[in-house]
Amino acid sequence: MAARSGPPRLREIAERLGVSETAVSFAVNGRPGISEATRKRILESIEESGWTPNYAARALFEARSSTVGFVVARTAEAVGSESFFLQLMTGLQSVLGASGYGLLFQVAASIEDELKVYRGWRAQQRVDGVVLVDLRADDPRPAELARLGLPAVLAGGPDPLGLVPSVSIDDAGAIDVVVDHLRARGHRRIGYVTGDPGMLHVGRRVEAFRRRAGEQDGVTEAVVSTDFSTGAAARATRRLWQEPEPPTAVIYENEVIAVAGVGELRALGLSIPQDVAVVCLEDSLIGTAMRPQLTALHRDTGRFGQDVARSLLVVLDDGAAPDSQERTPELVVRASTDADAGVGALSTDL
Amino acid sequence: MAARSGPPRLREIAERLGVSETAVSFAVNGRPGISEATRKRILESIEESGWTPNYAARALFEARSSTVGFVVARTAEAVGSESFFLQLMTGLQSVLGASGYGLLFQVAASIEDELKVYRGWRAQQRVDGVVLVDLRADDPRPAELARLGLPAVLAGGPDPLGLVPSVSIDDAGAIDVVVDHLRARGHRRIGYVTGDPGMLHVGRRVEAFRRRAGEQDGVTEAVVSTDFSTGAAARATRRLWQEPEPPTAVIYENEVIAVAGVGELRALGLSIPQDVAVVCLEDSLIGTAMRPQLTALHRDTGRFGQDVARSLLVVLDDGAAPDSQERTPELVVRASTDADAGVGALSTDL
DNA sequence: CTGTTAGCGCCTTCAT
DNA sequence: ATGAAGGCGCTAACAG
Repeated sequence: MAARSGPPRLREIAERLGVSETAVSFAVNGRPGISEATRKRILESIEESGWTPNYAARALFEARSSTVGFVVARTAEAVGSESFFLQLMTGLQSVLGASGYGLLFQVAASIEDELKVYRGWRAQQRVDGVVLVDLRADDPRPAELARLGLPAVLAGGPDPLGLVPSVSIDDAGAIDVVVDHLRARGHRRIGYVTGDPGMLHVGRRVEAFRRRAGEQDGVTEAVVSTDFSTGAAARATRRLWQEPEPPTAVIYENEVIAVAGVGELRALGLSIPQDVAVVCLEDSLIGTAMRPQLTALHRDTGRFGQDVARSLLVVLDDGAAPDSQERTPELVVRASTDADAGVGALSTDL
Repeated sequence: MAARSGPPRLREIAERLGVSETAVSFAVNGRPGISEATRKRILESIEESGWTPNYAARALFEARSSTVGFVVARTAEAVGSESFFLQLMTGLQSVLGASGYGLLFQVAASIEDELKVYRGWRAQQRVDGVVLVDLRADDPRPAELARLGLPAVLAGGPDPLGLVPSVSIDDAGAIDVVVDHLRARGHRRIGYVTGDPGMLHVGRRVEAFRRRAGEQDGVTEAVVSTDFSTGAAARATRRLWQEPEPPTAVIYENEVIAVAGVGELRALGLSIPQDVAVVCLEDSLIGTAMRPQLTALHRDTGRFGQDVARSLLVVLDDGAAPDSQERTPELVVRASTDADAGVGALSTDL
């Protein structure tokens, strides 16, 4: 075992160059107090040795961790949108990384555990802020984060209590686009197989769906909730067809339950889109790979993550940030609502 | 602005209790040198105030970050198995977290960038070790990690050069199970639509496939590679049917290209499993939600992550760890290879 | 059994 | 323009 392995210390490069540690520190942090000549000499040496300030030492001195935390409460329903999470994290990290922040990932078994994680991070000063997702009705997290003084941004807002700044999706506008599209295709009876209604964004969508359908002359709606599981999605689909007047179009909350629903529709002997049209509220590779391809709401989740990260950086700098809103997701019309659409789409990957 | 917000300091709780900082430190770290009475008094006070050692200070003193890094080189092909990554990370974190480690997530645009991330982490001492995935032919990462002295474990090995300990999947054994299953079902011409052949695990599987098919009397094989994109998967599928004797069974590397391939098979007017059987080498919710459900190799990716994490903890403690191997993935027979299978499977979520 | 002291690696006043 | 000194919060040698 070597006595001390690892990267060099600032003191070592100072000694090697015969200057003081202060000089090196000044050179690194670009502040006045040393001659241009020595500054250059120092920077060259640092460049060559690949030295970088020790993370812990710097964090200790600056009293900040340059790290953002992200907790996923890994309950059953979260399984539904797995690709969403990874894309979100990718977007987050790309912006955070460019500003020198790392992204600390943590899983929690429940909201209660998630709160414990926040308390622990706060007590240790392990993160400077966190990104919050999947807000539910009466969610305790915003209040706890506010109490802890832990900066946060809600990805997918707004927070009903306004305790946490948010970057939100225009759920209502997106639903309007979907309903209008189906209405224009002649559909009057529309079913909606939702995800967990306890999640606020699901609730907002359901509300918007009911409102828009009500506004549209002669459109009737039927909403069936699921817990995001494929079994529940299949059962919900069957239930819609137990009504005296089944729908002619069905909306599914995400791609996983859409695939399950489509399987069930086929088992019921229905063809898509001739007998029933299908819209998915989440676009995905799977939706474009299957046949028929799914008409879907498309949003750029990576970009969403970037915007959330930018918002969090503002909070970290200024202590607060305005709520913001993403562009309304676009409806990508494919064969599941329009037999003529998406013919050449095979060659286009998502 | 408060002069100093944030959690209390050790010194403060020491003062409040009228004991020395050392006493508090001893109590916290459970070492001898203080009376049971004061120890108890201190621990109670700490419990009540929610104090936890400052992360940066502890990391500085201990000269370790209690953090593990995970880089995903976000190239196009990585898209294929998104659910794999999140499940892997979940497994990793559950074990690492229990040992007080955090998981730092980073995206990189290329292998070169990934190397830069490792160098940066090493120079800053920001992570104690890393988890490596998706090893390719002539991959520079194991050698660089060894050079940096950055502890690592390869998830999905082995490393051909043996520079990095690994937890590996029994790719050959898994392929044997698949080929044997198809052979037993009477298939003599088997096609295999692979992922990126530059990835070592893909190469191992292809090799095993060719070997096993060769061993089986009268079985002919056809391998077509893709870059994991859905367009390439569809084209590869079509190509198999341009041969004079198309296969009667097709194996797909993962669920995304399987879905694309199934769509293409349908477009070719083939029914599954009557005209062609389909096996997917990656089990997923999608494969069980679609119709017919996909016969697939099932492995517990979360558990895989846990095993990788345990292996890394051993490396971190002992400086090295033996290579290990996961249980051979199980073949879950469903309707895509057996019309009678998986009938009641609708009620079972993955 | 307690308290004093020094140091982890870095940054930044303050003298020189 | 440079060097010495002190502190960020914690821990572990030391004396007492």
